[in-house]
Amino acid sequence: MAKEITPRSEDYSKWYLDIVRKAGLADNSAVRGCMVIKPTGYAIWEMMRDQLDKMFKDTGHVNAYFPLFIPKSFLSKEADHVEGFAKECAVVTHHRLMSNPDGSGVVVDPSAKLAEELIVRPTSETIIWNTYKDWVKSYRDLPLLINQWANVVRWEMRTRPFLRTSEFLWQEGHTAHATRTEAIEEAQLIHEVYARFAEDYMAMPVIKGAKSAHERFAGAEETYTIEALMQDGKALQAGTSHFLGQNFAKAFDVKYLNSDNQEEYVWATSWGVSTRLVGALIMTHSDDEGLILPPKLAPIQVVIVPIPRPSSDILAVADKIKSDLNQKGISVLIDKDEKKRPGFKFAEYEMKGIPVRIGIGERDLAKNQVEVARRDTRSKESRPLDNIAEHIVLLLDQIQDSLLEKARTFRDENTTTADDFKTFKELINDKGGFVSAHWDGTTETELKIKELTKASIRCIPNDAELEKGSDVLTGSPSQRRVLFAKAY
RNA sequence: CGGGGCGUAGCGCAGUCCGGUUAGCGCACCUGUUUUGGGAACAGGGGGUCGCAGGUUCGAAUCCUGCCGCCCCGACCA
Repeated sequence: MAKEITPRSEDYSKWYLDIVRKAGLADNSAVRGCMVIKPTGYAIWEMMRDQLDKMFKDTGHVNAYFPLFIPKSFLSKEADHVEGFAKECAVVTHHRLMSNPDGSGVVVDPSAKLAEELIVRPTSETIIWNTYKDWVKSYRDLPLLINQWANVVRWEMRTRPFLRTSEFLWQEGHTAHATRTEAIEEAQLIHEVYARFAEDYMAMPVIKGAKSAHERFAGAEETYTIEALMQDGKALQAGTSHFLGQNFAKAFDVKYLNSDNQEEYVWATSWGVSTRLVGALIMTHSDDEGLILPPKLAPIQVVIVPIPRPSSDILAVADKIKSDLNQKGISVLIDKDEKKRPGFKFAEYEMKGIPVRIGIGERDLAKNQVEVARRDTRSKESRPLDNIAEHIVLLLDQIQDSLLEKARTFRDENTTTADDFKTFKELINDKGGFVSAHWDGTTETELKIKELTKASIRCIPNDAELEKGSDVLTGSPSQRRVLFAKAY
């Protein structure tokens, strides 16, 4: 077949790239490390964006937009932050081109050198906190609950479509609060929003937890993360929410007067999810036949395929079904292409992950029925034409639930426990997945384990029970188990 | 940035070792005919600075040098 996908069992990375390309989600671009997000891929991101945007607004946040460029000096104001990002920044040094004196195209005009270089934002804490300095004077100005949808650039060594690209799309929330408690609650609230989005919309179960000091965001006092498990047994950090303490307030001198007329530094959070979620979505559900999308994030939820080809009878029925479904908020595509045969279309829509396919042929119509096929299970059945729209609505819900359930079962089956280092290493290397083990809490041990097994601490789960134990490597006392895994 | 592999049509590849007419094949694309309930068949057709730049040669996809890009594995990272 023309569009054969490399099976997961043969080469997982190649499988992933095949899905991205053959489902028409993204292409490589002329720019190293940057992808072109194609309409189908972008539509998925739009669905995610719209839903998240609604959730942010429902929790009191508003959108704003800050510049793409950050003066170089801003980056150096928060020590940990610059340490974390400096190595991977794109830098603008000039503002003009000129014709090459030798006549071959254009060159940078050396006389157009910027007095201060501009950094293409890798994240916007610094430019935003520099702005908040002017916006916050009084406790009455707080909290500031602002989000921006933007692109950022991180000059990564190795890139993969959606999972890691030099430029990516994301949202970044940056909030300012009067108290430490309020800021921590904000970071936790968003942490919950992310987890709810992952599970309810992406049908992707996640572990909620806190990052170890070593894995924390550069400049944060606490990083809350949602961690998902991909089908190859590697973990993927899907969304982080940071409690930044007063680090940025102090670096950018953002103070407010409290009700007692005392000057205080404000407390901060920042949080983000990116187009990486599209990659997570692919790797959570898809199979060797192509993309599988959860109905709630499928730009097209139902495709109707006339069999063997469109006729006026069939199209009349298809149009009716479409309009019934549209009224119920379901998006529907009727494939009216007369040239391609049904078998081709079936394979094509399976590749593209459309959750439900309705086949309508003369034989079906004679029996007053249609053929309904599920993408996730690849099962199909004949259904009476009466009340078909109601049935599809239920079916889509069922598919959404079943995808989550399947992913959860996989995650649970690939979450194990280790109490000695030999077992730990075997689990990490042979089985993969999350391994729950005791950790003595030191970065030194964390790094040693990573060096020996390539597994990192994905998170200290929120629901980790206090349990006396000893570190899986060093044997030092430990209070609770943490989750280890190899990660993307 | 280190190790490995690879750059020939939109995609996948052969040809490169051993230089020699007009650079091939499959898929995709266009036209037509016959087809059409799980990726149709036939016929005709379009599409290439052989990654880029130098060099060797009567002659370079093929040999030499340099560069660039992509993929995989590491280190770094959302």
